[in-house]
Amino acid sequence: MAKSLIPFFEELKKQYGQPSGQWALWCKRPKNWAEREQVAIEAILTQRANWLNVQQAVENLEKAGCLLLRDIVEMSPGQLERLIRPSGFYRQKSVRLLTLAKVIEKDSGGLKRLKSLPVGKVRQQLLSISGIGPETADDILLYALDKAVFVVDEYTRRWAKLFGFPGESSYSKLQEFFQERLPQDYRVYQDFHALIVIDGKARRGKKCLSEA
DNA sequence: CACCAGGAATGTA
DNA sequence: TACATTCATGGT
Repeated sequence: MAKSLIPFFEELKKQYGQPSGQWALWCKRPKNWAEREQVAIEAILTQRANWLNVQQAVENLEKAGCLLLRDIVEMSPGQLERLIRPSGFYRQKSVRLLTLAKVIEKDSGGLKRLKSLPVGKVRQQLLSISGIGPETADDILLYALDKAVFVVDEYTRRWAKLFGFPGESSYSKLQEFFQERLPQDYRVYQDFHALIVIDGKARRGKKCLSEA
Protein backbone atom coordinates (compact mmCIF):
# COMPACT_ATOMS: atom_id res chain seq x y z
CA MET A 1 0.00 0.00 0.00
CA ALA A 2 1.16 3.49 -0.84
CA LYS A 3 1.96 6.05 1.81
CA SER A 4 -0.96 6.57 4.15
CA LEU A 5 -2.97 9.77 4.15
CA ILE A 6 -4.04 9.27 7.74
CA PRO A 7 -1.56 11.86 9.08
CA PHE A 8 -3.21 14.50 6.88
CA PHE A 9 -6.61 13.35 8.05
CA GLU A 10 -5.55 13.63 11.68
CA GLU A 11 -4.12 17.07 11.02
CA LEU A 12 -7.36 18.31 9.47
CA LYS A 13 -9.38 16.80 12.27
CA LYS A 14 -7.21 18.46 14.86
CA GLN A 15 -7.65 21.78 13.08
CA TYR A 16 -11.39 21.72 12.40
CA GLY A 17 -12.75 19.03 14.72
CA GLN A 18 -15.65 16.79 13.77
CA PRO A 19 -17.35 18.22 10.64
CA SER A 20 -20.27 20.41 11.70
CA GLY A 21 -22.84 22.75 10.21
CA GLN A 22 -23.88 21.55 6.81
CA TRP A 23 -21.84 18.40 7.31
CA ALA A 24 -23.32 17.43 10.67
CA LEU A 25 -26.06 15.30 9.13
CA TRP A 26 -23.93 13.78 6.41
CA CYS A 27 -21.26 12.71 8.90
CA LYS A 28 -23.67 11.73 11.64
CA ARG A 29 -23.32 8.21 12.97
CA PRO A 30 -25.47 6.33 13.16
CA LYS A 31 -28.21 7.73 10.94
CA ASN A 32 -31.82 6.62 10.96
CA TRP A 33 -33.60 5.84 7.71
CA ALA A 34 -35.30 9.20 7.42
CA GLU A 35 -31.93 10.90 7.76
CA ARG A 36 -30.42 8.68 5.11
CA GLU A 37 -33.20 9.60 2.74
CA GLN A 38 -32.65 13.27 3.41
CA VAL A 39 -28.97 12.87 2.60
CA ALA A 40 -29.84 11.21 -0.70
CA ILE A 41 -32.19 14.06 -1.54
CA GLU A 42 -29.59 16.63 -0.60
CA ALA A 43 -27.04 14.88 -2.78
CA ILE A 44 -29.16 15.86 -5.79
CA LEU A 45 -30.02 19.32 -4.57
CA THR A 46 -26.43 20.21 -3.84
CA GLN A 47 -25.25 19.68 -7.40
CA ARG A 48 -23.55 22.89 -8.45
CA ALA A 49 -25.38 24.81 -5.76
CA ASN A 50 -24.58 26.97 -2.78
CA TRP A 51 -25.40 25.14 0.44
CA LEU A 52 -27.56 27.99 1.71
CA ASN A 53 -29.80 27.58 -1.31
CA VAL A 54 -29.96 23.86 -0.71
CA GLN A 55 -30.94 24.50 2.87
CA GLN A 56 -33.84 26.69 1.79
CA ALA A 57 -35.04 24.01 -0.59
CA VAL A 58 -34.82 21.40 2.15
CA GLU A 59 -36.78 23.65 4.50
CA ASN A 60 -39.49 23.99 1.89
CA LEU A 61 -39.67 20.24 1.51
CA GLU A 62 -39.77 19.80 5.25
CA LYS A 63 -42.55 22.33 5.75
CA ALA A 64 -44.52 20.62 3.01
CA GLY A 65 -43.95 17.27 4.66
CA CYS A 66 -42.06 15.92 1.67
CA LEU A 67 -38.70 14.99 3.07
CA LEU A 68 -39.24 11.27 2.59
CA LEU A 69 -38.81 9.44 -0.69
CA ARG A 70 -42.26 7.91 -0.43
CA ASP A 71 -43.69 11.43 -0.26
CA ILE A 72 -41.72 12.57 -3.25
CA VAL A 73 -42.77 9.75 -5.57
CA GLU A 74 -46.36 10.90 -5.19
CA MET A 75 -45.67 14.48 -6.22
CA SER A 76 -46.06 16.12 -9.60
CA PRO A 77 -42.93 17.59 -11.19
CA GLY A 78 -44.42 21.08 -10.91
CA GLN A 79 -45.15 20.70 -7.23
CA LEU A 80 -41.62 19.58 -6.59
CA GLU A 81 -40.13 22.33 -8.74
CA ARG A 82 -41.87 24.97 -6.68
CA LEU A 83 -40.43 23.64 -3.43
CA ILE A 84 -36.85 23.10 -4.54
CA ARG A 85 -36.59 26.25 -6.63
CA PRO A 86 -34.02 27.99 -4.40
CA SER A 87 -31.46 25.28 -5.07
CA GLY A 88 -31.23 26.21 -8.75
CA PHE A 89 -31.57 23.98 -11.85
CA TYR A 90 -34.92 23.16 -10.35
CA ARG A 91 -36.51 21.69 -13.47
CA GLN A 92 -33.72 19.16 -13.90
CA LYS A 93 -33.46 18.43 -10.21
CA SER A 94 -37.19 17.87 -9.93
CA VAL A 95 -37.02 15.11 -12.52
CA ARG A 96 -33.87 13.69 -10.99
CA LEU A 97 -35.43 13.52 -7.53
CA LEU A 98 -38.57 11.89 -8.85
CA THR A 99 -36.58 9.29 -10.75
CA LEU A 100 -34.33 8.57 -7.78
CA ALA A 101 -37.30 8.26 -5.46
CA LYS A 102 -39.07 5.93 -7.84
CA VAL A 103 -36.03 3.73 -8.38
CA ILE A 104 -35.40 3.41 -4.65
CA GLU A 105 -38.96 3.10 -3.43
CA LYS A 106 -40.61 1.19 -6.25
CA ASP A 107 -37.89 -0.70 -8.09
CA SER A 108 -35.47 -1.45 -5.27
CA GLY A 109 -37.67 -1.99 -2.26
CA GLY A 110 -36.37 0.98 -0.30
CA LEU A 111 -33.05 2.30 0.98
CA LYS A 112 -32.84 -0.42 3.58
CA ARG A 113 -32.81 -3.17 1.01
CA LEU A 114 -30.45 -1.19 -1.23
CA LYS A 115 -27.99 -0.94 1.64
CA SER A 116 -27.82 -4.74 1.86
CA LEU A 117 -26.85 -5.14 -1.80
CA PRO A 118 -23.28 -5.24 -3.20
CA VAL A 119 -21.83 -1.74 -3.58
CA GLY A 120 -20.92 -2.21 -7.23
CA LYS A 121 -24.45 -3.20 -8.18
CA VAL A 122 -25.99 -0.26 -6.36
CA ARG A 123 -23.48 2.13 -7.88
CA GLN A 124 -24.33 0.94 -11.37
CA GLN A 125 -28.00 1.27 -10.67
CA LEU A 126 -27.55 4.83 -9.44
CA LEU A 127 -25.39 5.75 -12.41
CA SER A 128 -28.03 4.44 -14.77
CA ILE A 129 -30.34 7.21 -13.56
CA SER A 130 -30.16 10.24 -15.82
CA GLY A 131 -28.86 13.15 -13.79
CA ILE A 132 -26.84 11.07 -11.37
CA GLY A 133 -23.15 10.98 -12.22
CA PRO A 134 -20.16 9.57 -10.34
CA GLU A 135 -20.03 12.20 -7.63
CA THR A 136 -23.71 12.16 -6.77
CA ALA A 137 -23.78 8.35 -6.84
CA ASP A 138 -20.81 8.19 -4.49
CA ASP A 139 -22.31 10.85 -2.23
CA ILE A 140 -25.30 8.57 -1.79
CA LEU A 141 -23.19 5.44 -1.34
CA LEU A 142 -20.86 7.00 1.19
CA TYR A 143 -23.09 9.34 3.16
CA ALA A 144 -26.54 7.74 2.86
CA LEU A 145 -25.55 4.08 2.78
CA ASP A 146 -22.28 4.05 4.75
CA LYS A 147 -20.32 2.40 1.96
CA ALA A 148 -16.55 2.90 1.85
CA VAL A 149 -16.52 4.76 -1.47
CA PHE A 150 -14.45 7.94 -1.58
CA VAL A 151 -16.15 10.97 -3.11
CA VAL A 152 -14.20 12.94 -5.70
CA ASP A 153 -15.18 16.56 -6.25
CA GLU A 154 -13.47 19.84 -7.12
CA TYR A 155 -12.10 20.25 -3.60
CA THR A 156 -10.78 16.71 -3.52
CA ARG A 157 -9.19 17.32 -6.88
CA ARG A 158 -7.37 20.45 -5.77
CA TRP A 159 -6.31 18.88 -2.52
CA ALA A 160 -4.85 15.83 -4.27
CA LYS A 161 -2.94 18.04 -6.66
CA LEU A 162 -1.65 20.12 -3.77
CA PHE A 163 -0.51 17.07 -1.86
CA GLY A 164 1.39 15.22 -4.48
CA PHE A 165 -0.95 13.53 -6.88
CA PRO A 166 0.47 14.22 -10.33
CA GLY A 167 -2.14 15.34 -12.87
CA GLU A 168 -3.95 12.50 -14.63
CA SER A 169 -7.20 13.21 -12.94
CA SER A 170 -9.88 10.93 -14.20
CA TYR A 171 -12.54 10.34 -11.60
CA SER A 172 -11.60 6.73 -10.99
CA LYS A 173 -7.86 7.47 -10.81
CA LEU A 174 -8.43 10.10 -8.15
CA GLN A 175 -10.74 7.80 -6.28
CA GLU A 176 -8.09 5.09 -6.29
CA PHE A 177 -5.52 7.58 -5.08
CA PHE A 178 -7.47 8.11 -1.89
CA GLN A 179 -8.75 4.60 -1.39
CA GLU A 180 -5.29 3.04 -1.77
CA ARG A 181 -3.99 5.29 0.96
CA LEU A 182 -6.75 4.93 3.52
CA PRO A 183 -8.20 2.12 5.61
CA GLN A 184 -11.43 0.88 4.10
CA ASP A 185 -13.59 2.60 6.68
CA TYR A 186 -16.61 4.63 5.68
CA ARG A 187 -16.26 6.77 8.80
CA VAL A 188 -12.80 7.87 7.74
CA TYR A 189 -13.99 8.50 4.18
CA GLN A 190 -16.94 10.57 5.38
CA ASP A 191 -15.00 12.80 7.74
CA PHE A 192 -11.95 13.13 5.54
CA HIS A 193 -13.88 14.22 2.47
CA ALA A 194 -15.94 16.66 4.53
CA LEU A 195 -12.79 18.12 6.08
CA ILE A 196 -11.14 18.53 2.70
CA VAL A 197 -14.11 20.62 1.55
CA ILE A 198 -14.17 22.59 4.78
CA ASP A 199 -10.46 23.25 4.50
CA GLY A 200 -10.76 24.20 0.85
CA LYS A 201 -13.44 26.74 1.64
CA ALA A 202 -11.44 28.17 4.50
CA ARG A 203 -8.46 28.71 2.23
CA ARG A 204 -10.57 30.24 -0.50
CA GLY A 205 -12.21 32.59 1.98
CA LYS A 206 -8.81 33.88 2.96
CA LYS A 207 -7.56 34.20 -0.60
CA CYS A 208 -5.04 31.39 -0.58
CA LEU A 209 -2.81 31.29 2.44
CA SER A 210 0.13 29.03 2.95
CA GLU A 211 -0.89 25.78 4.50
CA ALA A 212 -0.03 23.92 7.64
C1' DC B 1 -23.03 44.08 -11.69
C1' DA B 2 -20.04 39.98 -12.38
C1' DC B 3 -18.92 35.85 -10.55
C1' DC B 4 -19.52 31.62 -8.18
C1' DA B 5 -21.32 27.14 -5.87
C1' DG B 6 -20.35 19.13 -3.49
C1' DG B 7 -22.57 18.34 -11.39
C1' DA B 8 -24.26 16.08 -15.34
C1' DA B 9 -25.90 15.62 -20.09
C1' DT B 10 -25.29 16.75 -24.69
C1' DG B 11 -22.94 18.09 -28.80
C1' DT B 12 -18.72 18.87 -31.44
C1' DA B 13 -13.97 17.72 -33.30
C1' DT C 1 -10.59 11.73 -25.18
C1' DA C 2 -11.18 16.63 -24.49
C1' DC C 3 -13.65 20.88 -24.33
C1' DA C 4 -17.78 24.00 -24.78
C1' DT C 5 -22.53 24.86 -23.63
C1' DT C 6 -26.79 24.51 -21.00
C1' DC C 7 -29.38 24.37 -16.90
C1' DA C 8 -31.01 28.66 -12.57
C1' DT C 9 -31.06 30.36 -7.93
C1' DG C 10 -29.29 33.29 -4.22
C1' DG C 11 -24.77 34.94 -1.83
C1' DT C 12 -20.80 37.84 -1.89
